[in-house]
Formats: sequence, C-alpha cells, structure tokens
Amino acid sequence: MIKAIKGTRDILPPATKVWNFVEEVSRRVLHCYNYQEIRTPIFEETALFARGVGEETDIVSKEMYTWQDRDGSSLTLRPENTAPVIRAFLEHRLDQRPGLQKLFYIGPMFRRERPQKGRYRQFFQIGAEAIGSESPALDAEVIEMVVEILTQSGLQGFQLIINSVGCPQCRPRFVAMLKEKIEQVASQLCADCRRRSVTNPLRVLDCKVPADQPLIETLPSILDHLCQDCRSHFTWVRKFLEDRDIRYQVQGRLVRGLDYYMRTTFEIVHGALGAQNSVVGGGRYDGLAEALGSKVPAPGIGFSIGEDRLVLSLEECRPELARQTLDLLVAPLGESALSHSTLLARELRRQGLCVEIAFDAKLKRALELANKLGARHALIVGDNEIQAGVYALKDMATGQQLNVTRDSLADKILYGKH
RNA sequence: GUGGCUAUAGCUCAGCCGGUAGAGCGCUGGAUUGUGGUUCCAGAUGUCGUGGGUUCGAAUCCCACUAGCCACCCCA
Repeated sequence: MIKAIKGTRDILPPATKVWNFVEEVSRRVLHCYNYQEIRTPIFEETALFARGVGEETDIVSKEMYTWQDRDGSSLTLRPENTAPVIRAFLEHRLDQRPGLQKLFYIGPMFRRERPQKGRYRQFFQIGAEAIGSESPALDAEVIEMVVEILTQSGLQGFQLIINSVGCPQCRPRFVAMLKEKIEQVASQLCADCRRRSVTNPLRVLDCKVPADQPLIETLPSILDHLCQDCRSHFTWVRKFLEDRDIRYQVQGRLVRGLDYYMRTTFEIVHGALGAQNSVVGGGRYDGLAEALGSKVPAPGIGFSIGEDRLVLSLEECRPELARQTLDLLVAPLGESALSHSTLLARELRRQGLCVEIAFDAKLKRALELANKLGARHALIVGDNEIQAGVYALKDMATGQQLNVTRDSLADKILYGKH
C-alpha cells in the first residue's frame, strides 16, 4: 500500500473542524487590524532563501527541499514565508501603495527534518507581516494581535517571551565580545557549545544542557550591550506592551534561527506540546529587503503561528471543537415519505440548516444513526405526518417529541442553537 | 544527521518460560409492524510490519530492513 510520505499527514474530519476554527478566528482578528491576505507560490528560486534566511542557518544548509528544474535553475519548496512575502512586496512595488502594508498568509511550509511531536516536514503557518515602519508601536501592535488570535481561539496557558537581538551597529560588537568570553571557558562547556562558539556564539546562550547553565549565566547578555537606538526601541516596545497589560517575560538568551531578525524578537510557548513547545515565532527584519538586493528599504515585523502546534494544543484544552454537529436527521418511513423528505430537506438546507437524510434505515436505525452523528434533532416523516401536515420533531438530548408544522420547522430547530 | 522505544482486527491493546490468535471499543444484523442514548444475542475482519535465521514447530528467540512515535539538533 502507498502511504503518506514521512513527515506529512492527512488531516481528517473531525480534526479539520479545529483547523477551520483557528483559521476563521485568525482571519477575523487579522481583518480587524487591517491585514489583507497574500498568496505567494509554494516554490521559489533557491537564492531567495539562501540570501533572505541566511546561508549558514540550519534551514538553508540542511533542511530545504531543493531540486534542479529542467532548465537548470535551482528551485526550493518554501521553508518559511517571510522572504517570499518581501520578494512579492518588492517585485510589485507595494512600497508605492499608501500606508503600511499589512499582509497575512495561511499555507504549508516544507522542511526536511526528522519528524516528532509538533514537527512535520510539511507544516502549516498562519503568518503576518507589517511592512513600512520601524516604530516600536508597530512591534507592540503585532504582538498584541497574535496574542489576541490565541486568546480568541481559547488557548489557555501560553507564555510570551521577548528579546532584542540588536542591529548591525551593536550585534557584531557583542558577538565578538561573547566569542572571546566563551573561548576562555570553552573547555568546561558541552561539545555542542564548543562547536557553536565558532559557528554561532549567540546559540551558546540558548544551550539547554543543565551542566552548562551556571557558566552560561556568567556570560554577558546582549540586552546590556545594545546600542542607544536599539535600547530605546526595546524600552518603548516594553512600555507599549505594559500599557496593554500584556504579560511577557524578557529572555536575553532568546535567539532566533533566522539571520534576518534584528531588534525585537519574540516567541510564544505552550506546555501541551512536548519538546517543540513554540507555537509562535516572530521578530523584526529591517534589513531583509536590502539583503534581497533592494535599494528601497522595507523595515517590518512579522510572526508566524505554527498551525499544527496550535491545533495540537487546542485539541487538548478544547476537545469540544472537534465534535461533529448536525442540526437534523430526517427519518423517512417508506417510499412516498422519502421523496417528500428530500424536498423538505432541501428547503431546510436553503435556510442554512445542516440536514442529513437516513435514506434506507428503519426508524430504529435512523434514530440510532441520529445519536451517533450527534444530531440535535430527528424528524420523523411517515404517511401519518404527511397526511396531517405536521411532523414529529424529536429533541435528541431530552427525548421530547412534538408535532411541528412545516412552516415553523426551521424556527423550532434553530431555537436554542448556540 | 544521531539516539531510545514500538510494530498483533478499523481503533486501543493482551498474548508470561516457543505448541500456528484474543479482549474492549467500533462496525453489521437480530431481540420490537413507527422511536435512539442503557441492556441482551449473533456475525464479519488478521500473510501477527517485511525479509532471513534458529527449531520438529516462531506472534513469541536472533539478525537485517522498513515504518511510526518520542527525544537530541533545530525550529512553527
């Protein structure tokens, strides 16, 4: 048998209801903040990611699905969508449009990693990018918005972590100093840290090996070495968050894996997820447009929600979201009742009700089915009912049954529906 | 890329020291000619992940492979 390939999966009903739910909530909130949807291709020129995300990052150096097209060009399934959105922004000169460009996307990304809980080779992101301002007020608004999406989804117990990773003015100076400090104590650190002290010293700060912690705490924090502009920017972001009563934790060791981040970075974590506990990652990327070869700057900030992970968390704390719902199951008794029922069902469906007909079931089976499908009501349509012009409408929860005329049917069914 | 665990019915799993399969749930039908959720009865479904080895005999022991899960790494 042919099966879905490693790291990909089928999302079946009723789980799809949870997916639709988070997408609906996201779209609603994004709309209120005046974000508009953008759809970019699922594959791009490889150079876009190499330059945008960074040649040395794990994503680019070992996780991309890259192949050579028939004309010899190198193409890649998108591993993330910020670089493609900025590419589209520049290509279509969206900087010429009035005001900030606020764009959002929902779609699959691809990274060839070893799958585990909350990590898949094809995974879905709900992301937003606000392009055209360096203002810390925008940072706070973006963070507020994603917190709003999670809250309105009903997610409980998530935690916001923020940091500033500096800018091309101050970060290189800090990294050089950090590297020097690490080298002094390198012999006492784990093998990974010794490797990282050369490839990416900032990552050493993020080491989780318990034995290394005491030493790591003695290392300097970037927050103490930001330049004047970055320091003030970060102070403002924090103030704006506090004005909104948004709880956050500053973690000087929060490092994002993508090269384009500068100044504000943030992450939202949730406990129900296992090791891959980050539901949202985001940050500011003021230099990205230039890195892609643009002469016009496009400072911006964005985030992406790991939709798979959000769904995973919600399935734990809101299991009711995945329950199937059916307004009415019609049970026709006999052939004449069947044709009558089909017309009746169409009428009710046109009024927006979710209706199923038990085509070939005896009444007993039909009611059993109504029960299994979670129908809120069952409607018995037999010769008696057709003649009398009143149907027997049964409330499946209470077992109460009452006679209802055709005209008042929809109202009776809708009554009490939340 | 590295490590650990697992692989038996549609699902969750039992099957101890080797004697060629079982439970619960689900599904189908019945106990009622037009009344479900509880109960009772009956039924169907398995190359025991794949390949090899040990043995008179392997779901069970050994090896390899494959797949899944979890973790490292990294990230959404």
